[in-house]
Amino acid sequence: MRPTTVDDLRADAARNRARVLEVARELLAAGEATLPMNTIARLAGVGIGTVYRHFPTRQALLESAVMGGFEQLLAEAQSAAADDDPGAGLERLLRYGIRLQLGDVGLAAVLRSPECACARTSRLRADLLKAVGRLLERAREAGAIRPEIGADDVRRLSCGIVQAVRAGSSDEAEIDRYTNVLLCGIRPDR
Amino acid sequence: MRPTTVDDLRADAARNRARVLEVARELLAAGEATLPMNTIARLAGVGIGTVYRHFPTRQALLESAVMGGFEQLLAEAQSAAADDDPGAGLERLLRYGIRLQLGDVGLAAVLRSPECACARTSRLRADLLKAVGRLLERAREAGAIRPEIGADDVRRLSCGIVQAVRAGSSDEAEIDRYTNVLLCGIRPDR
Amino acid sequence: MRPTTVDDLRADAARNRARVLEVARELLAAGEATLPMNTIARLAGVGIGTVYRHFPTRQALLESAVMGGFEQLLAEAQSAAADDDPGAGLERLLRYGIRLQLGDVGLAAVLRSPECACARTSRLRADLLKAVGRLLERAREAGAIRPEIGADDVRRLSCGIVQAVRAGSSDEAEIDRYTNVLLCGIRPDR
Amino acid sequence: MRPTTVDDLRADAARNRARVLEVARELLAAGEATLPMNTIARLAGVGIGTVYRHFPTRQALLESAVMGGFEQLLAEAQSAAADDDPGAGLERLLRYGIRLQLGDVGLAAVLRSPECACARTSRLRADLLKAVGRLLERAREAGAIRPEIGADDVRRLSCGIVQAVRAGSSDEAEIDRYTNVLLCGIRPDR
DNA sequence: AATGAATGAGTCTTCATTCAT
DNA sequence: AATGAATGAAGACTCATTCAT
Repeated sequence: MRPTTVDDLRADAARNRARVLEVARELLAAGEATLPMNTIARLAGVGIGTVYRHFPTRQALLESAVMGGFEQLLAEAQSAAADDDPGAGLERLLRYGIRLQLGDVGLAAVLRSPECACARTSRLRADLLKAVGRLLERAREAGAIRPEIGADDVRRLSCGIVQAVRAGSSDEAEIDRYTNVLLCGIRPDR
Repeated sequence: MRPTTVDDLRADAARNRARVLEVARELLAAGEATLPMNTIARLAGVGIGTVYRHFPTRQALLESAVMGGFEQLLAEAQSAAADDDPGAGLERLLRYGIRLQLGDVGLAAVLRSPECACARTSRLRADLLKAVGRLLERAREAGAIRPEIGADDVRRLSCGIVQAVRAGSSDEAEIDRYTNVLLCGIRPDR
Repeated sequence: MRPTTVDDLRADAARNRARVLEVARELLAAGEATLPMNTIARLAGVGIGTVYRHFPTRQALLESAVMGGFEQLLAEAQSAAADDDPGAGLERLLRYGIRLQLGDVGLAAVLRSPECACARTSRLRADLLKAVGRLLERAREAGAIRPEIGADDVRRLSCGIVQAVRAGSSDEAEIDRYTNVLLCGIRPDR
Repeated sequence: MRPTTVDDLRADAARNRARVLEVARELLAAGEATLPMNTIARLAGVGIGTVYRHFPTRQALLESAVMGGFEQLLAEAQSAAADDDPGAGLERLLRYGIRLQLGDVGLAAVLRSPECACARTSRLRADLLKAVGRLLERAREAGAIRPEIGADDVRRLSCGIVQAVRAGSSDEAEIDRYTNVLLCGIRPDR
């Protein structure tokens, strides 16, 4: 039997998998968050069984569809954690993460959700929280953040801000305004 | 033809309407936010047609079910708007509103939603925003809030905070912690 | 709300219910034991939802479809229990019950199954076992049956005989031959 | 082209075949009687195509999986046919065969089924019936069995008894009790 | 006014089987 | 020989909504 890593699929299987993911991303981009499996199969031009073969659950499909965005977010978090100025790094990360979620309802859903279907996502999530944790520790030492705010608080609060933005026009000014509320809100009082 | 105000229903119709609302509130209190019409009819012991007669859409039912909570929130907002200390009033209102939403998924959904099905809810919503607007104006004059934060921002941000709290354990400490972030976040820098 | 007894349905509902049962019985008579709900709906000319409304599970449908046969069997058992000659009554009952099951795969399945979906069937089943129990008690006193054979043994053994008959040509001679094996097998040694 | 007897397979093919059978037996032992081909392939660590290559139908797989048990049963039948006391031999055989089936749902299914997918099973079946036939003939002469009971009747009746036992607790006492009914039932009246 | 029967679209999910690689 | 990707038929079940009674 051949190995079953994503990178190591038969050419046609890889093509189908990619098409399914593509369709899923299109639906997400169009604001459709329910991702009906049969609709996806139809739009991707594959059998429903093929969708299930590649993605045993809808959550697995969703997580796979947003994997790329998640990796970008993680990279940004790791870069922020290494920033000389942790306060600046945190601000940069939050602005980045919030915009990323605003541009990808799927990623927002995965970040919001308490559980992961794929081990890969769990790992990304854990890595993300670890990186944010390191960042916060340094920010705390620098007096750039309230001591009681932890990595998961940052995750949940930024998801909340994303939803607050989405509830309105979502224009640039609003994004900045709401992100500022979060940034000021987690800064220590002076 | 008889008039069709809520207060002016045939006795049995009023009873049915009340039972439907009661059941809807029970489901909401149990965390069931989908409110299937069939289920509601069955639990209320009325025909599904009766549910539709009183509440032409699920949204209308939802809004009617949370009307009471909405009125309490409005009262609190009006009281806050009349507070001698607008900053204190604002804080009181936010703490109140966030806890109210945390205890009532239905009210949270209605506050979050951009549209109202019932004229009554629209009016409540408008009144709420007006009261918060007055409160903010006074708070602004007192330097207790950033000038760029408007009444609808307060609504959306507090809904976001509610969702952030819900994404975790939702214990008292967390509620306070997240509410503080919002309060500090909308206060002017010093 | 109207009561929901079977006898007290709206005329059209009763008609649909009857059609569904009719179709189910036809399928069973044709040897189809799986009773696909959608097939039944199609054949009965009703919507799938109508089938589910009347019969929430396939087992409920099955039990309802064979209710009549079950009642006949119970009547026969009660009559046998009242027979002057319990040995003759038992023989009559077994010959009757085995032929009844042979003519109705549905009834055979319900008798074989350890659980009932409908309260009605549970009651019939309990009544049947009670009647057979009385019959056996009298047969035991008359020395017409081994003392260690109970009512549920009779049920299970006759189901087994039915399956043995079905595994072959199922002609009259075989039915008698196999039934005789059961009858002789539960009679005391002499 | 290489010959295609079971004994004459390329080493890896033989290994695969054995693993598939092993998995099938495990499933049967766990009470799973449906043997989904996909599941078997997965558990055996082979491709689904490989399963089909070795076993073109599920029935063929099933028969192959229980072949060993079938051979044991045949040996017992042949030994019984050679017993000095045909009555004792028959009783021994029935007690053995019923317990064998109770411990192997697969074998029970194959014995019950009217048709064989594999020539090998057909032969075993024919041999079994021949041996039982010889046994019955001698038993008949010894007056140990009713004359109208044939070899296939014994097969079908014992399958029926197995199902009757399975419908209940299946404890030792019940096995004996039900087997006794069969034994007494096929003995001539005295 | 109320009832609730009926409808059927929509979704999920499993699995036998084929066939290109 | 083996693989396993793909297919799609089949069936289960839910629920919003309409409308005859």
